[in-house]
Amino acid sequence: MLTVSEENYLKAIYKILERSGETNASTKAIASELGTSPASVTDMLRKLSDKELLNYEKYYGVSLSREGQRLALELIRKHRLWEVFLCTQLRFAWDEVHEIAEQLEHVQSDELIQRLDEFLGYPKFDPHGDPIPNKNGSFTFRQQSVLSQIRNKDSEVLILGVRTHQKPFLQYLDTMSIHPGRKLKIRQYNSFEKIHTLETEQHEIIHLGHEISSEIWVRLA
Amino acid sequence: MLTVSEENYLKAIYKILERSGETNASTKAIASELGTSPASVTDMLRKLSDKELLNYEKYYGVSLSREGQRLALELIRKHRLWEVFLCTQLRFAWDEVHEIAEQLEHVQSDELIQRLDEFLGYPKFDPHGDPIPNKNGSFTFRQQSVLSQIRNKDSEVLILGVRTHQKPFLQYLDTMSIHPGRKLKIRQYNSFEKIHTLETEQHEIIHLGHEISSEIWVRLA
DNA sequence: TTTATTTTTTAGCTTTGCCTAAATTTTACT
DNA sequence: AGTAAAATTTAGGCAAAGCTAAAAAATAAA
Repeated sequence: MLTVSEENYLKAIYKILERSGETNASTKAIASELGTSPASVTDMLRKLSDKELLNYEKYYGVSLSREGQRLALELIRKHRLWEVFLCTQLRFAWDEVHEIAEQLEHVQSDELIQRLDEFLGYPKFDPHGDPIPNKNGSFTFRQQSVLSQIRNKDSEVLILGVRTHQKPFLQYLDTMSIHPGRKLKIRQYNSFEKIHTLETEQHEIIHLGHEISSEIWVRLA
Repeated sequence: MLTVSEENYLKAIYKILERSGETNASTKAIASELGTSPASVTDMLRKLSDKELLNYEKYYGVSLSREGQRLALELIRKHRLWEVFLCTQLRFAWDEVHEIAEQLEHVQSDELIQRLDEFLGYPKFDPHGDPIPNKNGSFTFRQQSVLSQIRNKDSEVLILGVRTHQKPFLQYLDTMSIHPGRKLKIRQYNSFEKIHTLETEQHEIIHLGHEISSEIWVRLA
C-alpha cells in the first residue's frame, strides 16, 4: 500500500516522461512538478527505488518500472473517472474538478473504481478530453490536431479537448462556451497576427490568438 | 485545515460522548475507539485543545468545544452522505460501505458535499438508518424502539436501522434480508429463550435471539 | 582542458503522529 | 484512612516527508 505522497511522485514522474518523451525524469523536473525541494525528491527516489517502483541511477534521473507504470496509470484512471463523475453527475464546471479529483484519486478501493466506471458508462475520455485508461491500463487513441494548425477556411472542427489545464485558461474558454463536444466553423485566419476567426453553432463570432488556439485539440468534423 | 488524524479524533470523541451520554470522554475510551495508545491520545488532546476544538483538563477527560462539535457533525454528515451514494448509486451492500466512506469523508470541499447532498435528494437517513445532519448540523429525530422490546403478538414493525455496524452482523442480517425499509410481523415471543418468531412480507419465518433483536431499530407500522 | 555553472546528493534538522516505559495522579478497596 | 489498582501523563524514541546548507558530480563554457 502506497502513501499519498508516494502516489503523487509516481504520477508526477509519469506526467514528466509522457510530456517530454524522454526516457528519464530529472530530480529537478520532479521537484518543480511537485513544488518540493530537489533534496526531498532524492530521498523519495531512493525509497521508491527500494520498492522497485522505479529505476534509479544516482545523478541520471529515473524511469518507472513496469509496476510503477501500472500504478501511475491506475491513479490517472481514478483521477479522470472522478472528474467525469463531478462534471456529469454533480454538474461541476470543468475548471472546478481538478483539485477535488486530486483528493478522490487517493481513496483506496478497487471495487469502488470498478463500480464508478460502470455507473458512468465506461467513459473513454474525461471532461478535458484526456483519455481514461481502462482497468488494464490501456486507453483509446484518437486522431487529433491543435486548432492553431487548421487554416482551411470554412472547414468545421469538433473540439476534443485541451492541452493546458490551468484554471484561468479553462475559465476563459468557458466564457466563450468552448469545451469538448462543441463545433466551430473556421471563418478566417490572419497570418500576420496569427488570429483565428471562428463561428459557433449559435452563430457567435470568436477571435482566438495563437497562444490560445494552439492549446485546443480538435478534429475535422 | 485539520489533518486526517485530527478529524478522526474529533469524530471518535463525538461518538463516545453520544453513546455514553456522559459529559467527558476519557483518554482510555478514545484510545480504544481509535486503536492507539493512551499516550498518543494525550499528545493529540493537548494539540486539539490548543486549537480550541475541545475542552481539556488534565486527568479528567475532554468534551468538544462548539467548533469541535460543528466539525465532528460535518464529518458525520460527509460519512453518511457518501454511504448513501455508495449504496443507492453504486449498488454496494450496506456492510461494504463503511471503510470506503471512512476515506471519502476526509475529502475537503464544501461545494462537493453540498452538491452530493443535492444529487442524492437530501436524504435524512443513511443505509444503516442513522440520521444525516443537514448543512447546519441539525438532524431529524424519529421515534424508534429496539425490536427486542416489542412483544405484542401480530403487530407489524417497520425496520428503521441498526445499532451495531459490524460487518459480520450486517452480513448476517442480509442473509435474512433484514434491512431498513422492510416490514416484519411478530408471530411469537418465547420469554424463556428470549427468541422472537417473525414473518417477513414474503411469508418467510425468522427466529431472532435477544442479542440480535436488541440491535435492530424499529417503529410500529 | 581547465574552469565555472548547474544539478544532484548528503548531512543534519523539523514536525506529525505514533510507540514503550516510567512517573504521576486518580479511583477503588479493605 | 491508607494502600492497591487503574488511568493518565511525561519522557524519550522512531519513521515519514519535508526543509536548508554544504559537498560532490555532471555539464557547459572559456
